[in-house]
Amino acid sequence: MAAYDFQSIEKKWQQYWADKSSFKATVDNKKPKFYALDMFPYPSGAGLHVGHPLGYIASDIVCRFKRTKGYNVLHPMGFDAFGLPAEQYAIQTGQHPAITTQENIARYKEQLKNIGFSFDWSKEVQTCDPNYYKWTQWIFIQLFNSWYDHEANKARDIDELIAHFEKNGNAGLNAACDEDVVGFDANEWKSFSEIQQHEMLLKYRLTYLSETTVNWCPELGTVLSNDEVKDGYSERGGFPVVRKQMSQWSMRITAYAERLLEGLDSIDWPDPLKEMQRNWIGKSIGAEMTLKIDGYEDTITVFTTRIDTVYGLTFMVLAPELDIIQKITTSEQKEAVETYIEVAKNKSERDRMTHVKKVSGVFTGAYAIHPFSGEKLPIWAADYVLAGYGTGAVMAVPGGDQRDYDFAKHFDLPILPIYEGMDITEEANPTKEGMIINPGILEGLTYEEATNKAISFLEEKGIGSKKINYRIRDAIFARQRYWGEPVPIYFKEGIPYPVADEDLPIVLPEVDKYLPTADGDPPLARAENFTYTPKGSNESYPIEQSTMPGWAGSSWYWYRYMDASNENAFVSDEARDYWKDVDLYIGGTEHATGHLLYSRFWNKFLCDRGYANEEEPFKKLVNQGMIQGRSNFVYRKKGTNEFVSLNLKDQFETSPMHVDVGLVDNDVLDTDSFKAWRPDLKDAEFILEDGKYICDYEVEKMSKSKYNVVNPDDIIERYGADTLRMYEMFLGPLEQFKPWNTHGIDGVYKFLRKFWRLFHENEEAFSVSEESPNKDEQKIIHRTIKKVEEDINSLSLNTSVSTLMIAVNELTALKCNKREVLEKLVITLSPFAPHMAEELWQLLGHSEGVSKASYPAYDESYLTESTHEYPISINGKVRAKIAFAIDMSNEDIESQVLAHEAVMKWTEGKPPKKVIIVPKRIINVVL
RNA sequence: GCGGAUGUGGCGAAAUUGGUAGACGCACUAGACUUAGGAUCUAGCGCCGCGAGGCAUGGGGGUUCGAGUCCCUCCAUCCGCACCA
Repeated sequence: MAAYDFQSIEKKWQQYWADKSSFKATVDNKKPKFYALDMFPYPSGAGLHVGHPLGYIASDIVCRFKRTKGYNVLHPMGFDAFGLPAEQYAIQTGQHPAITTQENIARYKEQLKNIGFSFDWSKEVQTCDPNYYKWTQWIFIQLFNSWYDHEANKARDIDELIAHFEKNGNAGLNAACDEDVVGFDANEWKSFSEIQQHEMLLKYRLTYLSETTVNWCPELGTVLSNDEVKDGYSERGGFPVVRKQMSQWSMRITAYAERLLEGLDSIDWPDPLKEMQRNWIGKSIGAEMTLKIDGYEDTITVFTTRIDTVYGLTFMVLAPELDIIQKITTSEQKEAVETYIEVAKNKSERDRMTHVKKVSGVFTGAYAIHPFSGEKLPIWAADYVLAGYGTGAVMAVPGGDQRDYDFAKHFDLPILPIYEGMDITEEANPTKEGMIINPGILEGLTYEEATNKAISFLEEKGIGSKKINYRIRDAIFARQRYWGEPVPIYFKEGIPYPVADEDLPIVLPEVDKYLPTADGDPPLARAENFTYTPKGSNESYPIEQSTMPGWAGSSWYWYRYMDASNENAFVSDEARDYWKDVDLYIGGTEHATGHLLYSRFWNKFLCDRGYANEEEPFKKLVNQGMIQGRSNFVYRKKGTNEFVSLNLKDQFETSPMHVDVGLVDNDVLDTDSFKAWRPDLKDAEFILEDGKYICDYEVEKMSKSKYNVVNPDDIIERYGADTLRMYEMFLGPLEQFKPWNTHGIDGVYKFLRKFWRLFHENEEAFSVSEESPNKDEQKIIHRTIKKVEEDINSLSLNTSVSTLMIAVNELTALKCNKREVLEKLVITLSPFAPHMAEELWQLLGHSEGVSKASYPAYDESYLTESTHEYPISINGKVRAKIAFAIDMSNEDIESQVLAHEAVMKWTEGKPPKKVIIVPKRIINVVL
């Protein structure tokens, strides 16, 4: 075997792993399980760039390590294959999205395979595969057939709800349901027609149809979820988004708000991510209070977190969308109110946000009665109050709340102080300090006393109570799109019914075009005979025409990997009981309030209904940072074809231009390649410095248009997959964002060749010595084994690469080629550079792959020092180093005596005033 | 505005969690070896200073024998949420 020929080595072992199915994971109750999951990619047309595999490399290292530690490892990969880009490409070209998707998947797989991952490809899933989405549809139906019982704090079968209705109506029920549900008894239930009963049940189902205000994006022709809208524009494409009323499928995720919040305490996730989910769920504890409207039967209910400030309440504000406004507006105010509401309604979300600072509102002419003081409170409508949060109405306390304060100032409404000594001349004061000064039942009380007393008052009067409010809203679960899972629902007399299990999947039908119809129906309306005939019926019924949103397929996929080809269940009980949950999940932070929240929701649901074992699906989660591009620039002299080197650019008038990073090495431009790059540059001239053209650089997102994309295939071709893997880890901490810089890869490449040379004499012949290692060599290898193990466990993979480098440097310096040392070293290397490790392992004479080897144990006795050289500082300053034969980490008397003797020797017998020995290393001597 | 994070050489970064700051790598400098390589090896490489020595972990202050690490404060950058009552 000659020099390190990574190309043939890597091909050979990738083939070997595939032939032997080395990483096929099967249930084995004798072994502990380890399930490592990567966020599966959406296969875009651009292919992978070097940033994509970062997290996969990290999880692969952990998996390969865990195998050597005796774990049965499940490490699967698949594709989140439904999505907008394929559909938009289809709209433009007429090409079926399934075809482009398959092409892209093939390319991704090829690229992934080149990196040498230990994926079990036999468990691959694709969310667009009917055998997969059959189960996405099945789960949808389970949700449809369930309701949430707050009493039992779990989801239950809808039949149990029907049984309850038949016995008691909806009395004595604490269930999650629509707000407009009214009470009925058993007789009333029985008197309902079938349609009425179904309509009522729909208000309780965990997936339900409702009239909702949605984020409608006219450009994309679809509805977007809140997290797909950024500042009033679609996250994808940046098109304007408007509010629109529509009948939509929704998921009752709000039923799980509290459990989603509580669950965060039990999982090992990064704090920022947990915080994001907490904010998204947005729990606030306060009180609900109902106020009478002067002269009307109707009432207004408000939610407040500061019931203690109720005596500072001087007016009421309603969201313009509330229907009650029309009813209570006086005739004098009618015109003003209607104008205001009209304007507010037509304001897009976007406009509403841009004008945040601008105070606007209108008086309705009506008054509410203050429940504590009996005073009359003017009722206003204003768009600073959101219809979607709380009750859409607020009690305005301008003394304590800045928004109310601004509003009161603008419209000249009274502002009252609440606590003693409160300064409200310039702005509101949200203090909770001091005693309440307003006359009434709360006078003289502190914040806590007042809060409790006010709530008891509300409860006594039956006009309010303590209340917990959540910001999270039910998730809209439908898109007016083609390329997604069909919703397994058909309509009979306008009532939705689930498709029978045995008729799943409802396969995505063919259509002539992937656009909405002329009258605005979703693309599926174009399909011919898209109907469903229930068993035993002669009639066909129309199937729901919207498709599921992008997050549907990814909300349960980790279960499918456990048992990917099961045709009878989404996962077998056996596989699920064994693999249970994900031990390590690696992925980006961008899914914080989308995929990661929905997955937890579905998992809790599946758990409630007995289809999952664990309450939380992802025990430990790590966010890998993105690898950014490092773009290069040249400076063109304005109006010419002359380019000025970086440090001379200020002498001319220039404009920067992106240049392909492939034409640049260490910021030096290859001017010949540059001229050949594009036809318009063939006559380019250069103003050089020191005979070179130096480019500027900037760190940006990797993208084609910035010419900064680095393809892993190119790196593998030049340096090999092992080098790529190690370099990506060496780049810095996994969680951090960092720019890709191909230049530094040499260091890792050199390391691997050095590693190879340890096993080869004269760079050529394989040769290891059978001699036993000496103490220094033992020390090196045991220290390395320990450090690498610790680093992998804590995912400090950048330092473990350094550790291996140091070991190789030291062993090279010692010219150590002893088998006992090198065998252990190969195993510690194998998670990082598996191909080379396999090759060397084979050369060492092993017939089984290195993944079957077990990770070496380290021997502490080689690591504890018997002789140390420790600094001694005298009068606070380090004077010299002194060696003595003790371990200063022990605090025993003997050590101290020895240390003292050493000090005496060093201070030439002068007895020091004070000798300080701390339980570590440094001794401070005060003379 | 609220919440979270991060600040260490020319660059990516280490620092056994309070104990010799800058390991390891890149870049750079000088040299060696050569069948001239995208090869290998040796030495140097935070700043000031000829030197002894002094100064250095965003700035300032504090606790401690000792602080990159703990506390207070200010500054900068990034991310998330944003009229949430």
